[in-house]
Amino acid sequence: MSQKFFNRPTLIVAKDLLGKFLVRRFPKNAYRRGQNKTRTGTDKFLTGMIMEVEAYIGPYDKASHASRGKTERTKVMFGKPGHWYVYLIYGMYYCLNIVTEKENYPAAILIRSVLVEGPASPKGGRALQRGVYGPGRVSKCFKIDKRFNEKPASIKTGLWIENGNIKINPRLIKRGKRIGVDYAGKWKNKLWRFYI
DNA sequence: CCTGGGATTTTCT
DNA sequence: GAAAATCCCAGGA
Repeated sequence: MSQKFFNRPTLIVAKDLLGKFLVRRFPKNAYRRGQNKTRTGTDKFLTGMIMEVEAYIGPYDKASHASRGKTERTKVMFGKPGHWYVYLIYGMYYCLNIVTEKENYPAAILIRSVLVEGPASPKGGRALQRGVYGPGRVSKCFKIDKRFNEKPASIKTGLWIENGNIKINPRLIKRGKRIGVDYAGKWKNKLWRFYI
C-alpha cells in the first residue's frame, strides 16, 4: 500500500487494514565457489491476512506511547506515514506498528493478529490456514525485530502491506476496547480495536 | 473454563 | 526504580 493510504485518519486506515496482507520477504543469498555474494537462491515469502488491529491516535491518547511527548523511542510515531514502529514490550516481545496520518501528528496502528497459510500445527495437519493471534506472536512468526523500526513499509525493506483485493463484509468487522491499557484513564474505553 | 505469576529489558521518572 | 500496547504455563474449578 502507498504512503497515501496511511496518510488518512487512523480509524479509517485501521478498518481498511483488515483483509489486507502483511508480506515478509526473506532474501536467499548463496555463495558460489570463486564468487562473492552471487544470488543463486530464490527469495522466500510469508504472507498473512490482517485480522486484528488497534489504533493509537494523537498526542493525548494516554494508551499511546506518544502521549509522553516526542522521545527517542516515540519520534517515529511523529514521522512520515507508512513507516514501521517496532518496540520491545515486557523485555521479550516485539510489537509491529505502522505509522499513520500526516507528519508531526503521532499515530500508529498495532497489528495484533494475522491469518497465515500453512498447517495448523508445525507437525502437519490438513488446515490450510493458521491464526497467529497476538502482537508478540506475529513478530515471532514474521521474524520482526527492531531492525525494521523507522523503516518504510516496502518490498525493499522486506516488510510491507499488500492489497489482496479481499472484500470484507462490513458486518464481519467488530470493534472493542484495546487490550492491556487499563492504566490509560478514559482512553482505555475507546473502541479503537478492530477485528474480524 | 478461569486466574495468577514469572520471564526479561527498554524507557522514562 | 517502576511500569510496560505480552505470552506461556501451572493449578484450580
